[in-house]
Amino acid sequence: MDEQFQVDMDEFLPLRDVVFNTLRKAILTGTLKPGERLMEVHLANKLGVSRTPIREAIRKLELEGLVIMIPRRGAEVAQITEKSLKDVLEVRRALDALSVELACDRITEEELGTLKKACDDFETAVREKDVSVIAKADVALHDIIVKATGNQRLQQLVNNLAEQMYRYRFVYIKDESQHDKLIAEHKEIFESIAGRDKERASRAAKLHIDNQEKSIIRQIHLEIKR
Amino acid sequence: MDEQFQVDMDEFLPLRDVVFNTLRKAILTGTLKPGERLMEVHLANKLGVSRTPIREAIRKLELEGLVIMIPRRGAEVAQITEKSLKDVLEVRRALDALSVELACDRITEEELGTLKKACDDFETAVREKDVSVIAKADVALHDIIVKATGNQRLQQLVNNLAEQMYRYRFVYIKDESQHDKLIAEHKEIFESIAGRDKERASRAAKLHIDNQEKSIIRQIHLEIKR
DNA sequence: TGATATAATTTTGTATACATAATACATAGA
DNA sequence: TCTATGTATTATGTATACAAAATTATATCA
Repeated sequence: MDEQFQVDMDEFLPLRDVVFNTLRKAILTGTLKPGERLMEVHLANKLGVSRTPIREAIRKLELEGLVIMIPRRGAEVAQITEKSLKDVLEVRRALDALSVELACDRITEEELGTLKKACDDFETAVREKDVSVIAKADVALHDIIVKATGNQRLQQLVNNLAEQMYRYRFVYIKDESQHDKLIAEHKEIFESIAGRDKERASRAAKLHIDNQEKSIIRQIHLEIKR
Repeated sequence: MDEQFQVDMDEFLPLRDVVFNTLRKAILTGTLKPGERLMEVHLANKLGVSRTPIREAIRKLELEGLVIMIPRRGAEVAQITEKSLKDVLEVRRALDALSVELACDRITEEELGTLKKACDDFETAVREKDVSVIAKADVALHDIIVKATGNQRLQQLVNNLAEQMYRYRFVYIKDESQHDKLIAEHKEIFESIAGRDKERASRAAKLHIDNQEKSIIRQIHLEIKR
């Protein structure tokens, strides 16, 4: 293959996928707020496309649970309740534990190196206190672990669950009092995987989620009071 | 509300959902075979609707992973490889374990009664050797457990993963030599939940999946040889 | 004034139309 | 015979059209 003629496939991304990604991001980041209606013509005008791609994107959002359909009324952004968040975290806790356990068995030495580097990068990012860099480093680190499981389905599910909480990803990252704890947790996870100690890795991963859950739930309670 | 005007909501089910359910079932049962193309006009004619609902249904199937999209070529039924099945089962094993553990904590006495009955029904079904009745009893039993977790997201994910293997659900049910084992496994799961023994329940649930996996993998190898 | 019926508007659900990319086929040339 | 080019066909991607339901506004009557 001639490198010269390699073209970015994303240029051919159908409109429905562009719309899907756009709406998805808007919902996950909170630009589109829970309860807000997704009206087709309105969105179509706003995004400069026809209703067709909008509708197809909504179908995917529907299946993903990010919007709920009301018959003959259309789609609206799904509410995030404390319960639904806890449900997500409960599942994620189990799947993150599974991920690190599988990673203990299957991670290659090379991947371990990458993981170590990601761990260090995270620490550096935290020390420099740039929230968005920290967030990225955090995602990268966890990505390496699920990829190391070699289980694509698991990868897809974990990523999806993580994204469900995208709105709250800054909550525990912003809290500087927790920074040392975060670094320590990541180190513990890395070391247990490096030592191929499933039991310890599982414990560490669960603890990591538990602590995130605490931050997020605390934040939600604050939001409710406000 | 006047009972007289209660109408089965399914009568108002949009065509896209009818099509979605139809295609979904066709894929999961194997009527639509892996690799088969889903051509819009063809399906539209066959189902007596326009392309629009077909396309919207395909979008959902796409997100569910039952079909894969090839740019400017359309959808085709996703291939099921041994690897992808193992991946699904690996995740399901963890989530089934989570389910029974949560059920240990949260199941009500009433639900326990229902679960006991489902267990007995399953045994009766097995003794009568009607495969489709057995399959239904099996689904019912597992449904009760995930419902008892009170975690809707978990419920949705487990159901989805279970359906991914719908094509193979008869494999381990048909094998009469395994019938006693199946009954025993269900009993073990029930008793450990009734005794609220998480550790034991988790072990039983995992074993249950492991045995199913063995049957299915064996079957796949037979299919390959044929 | 207030309640109710009716008309107008908006919005979804579905069908169709049109443009373009992909594919298949056929034909011409080496 | 094989390749290449051009054309016809098919299928997707997107836009638009139309019908029915839901909502809102308006008007009528007690």
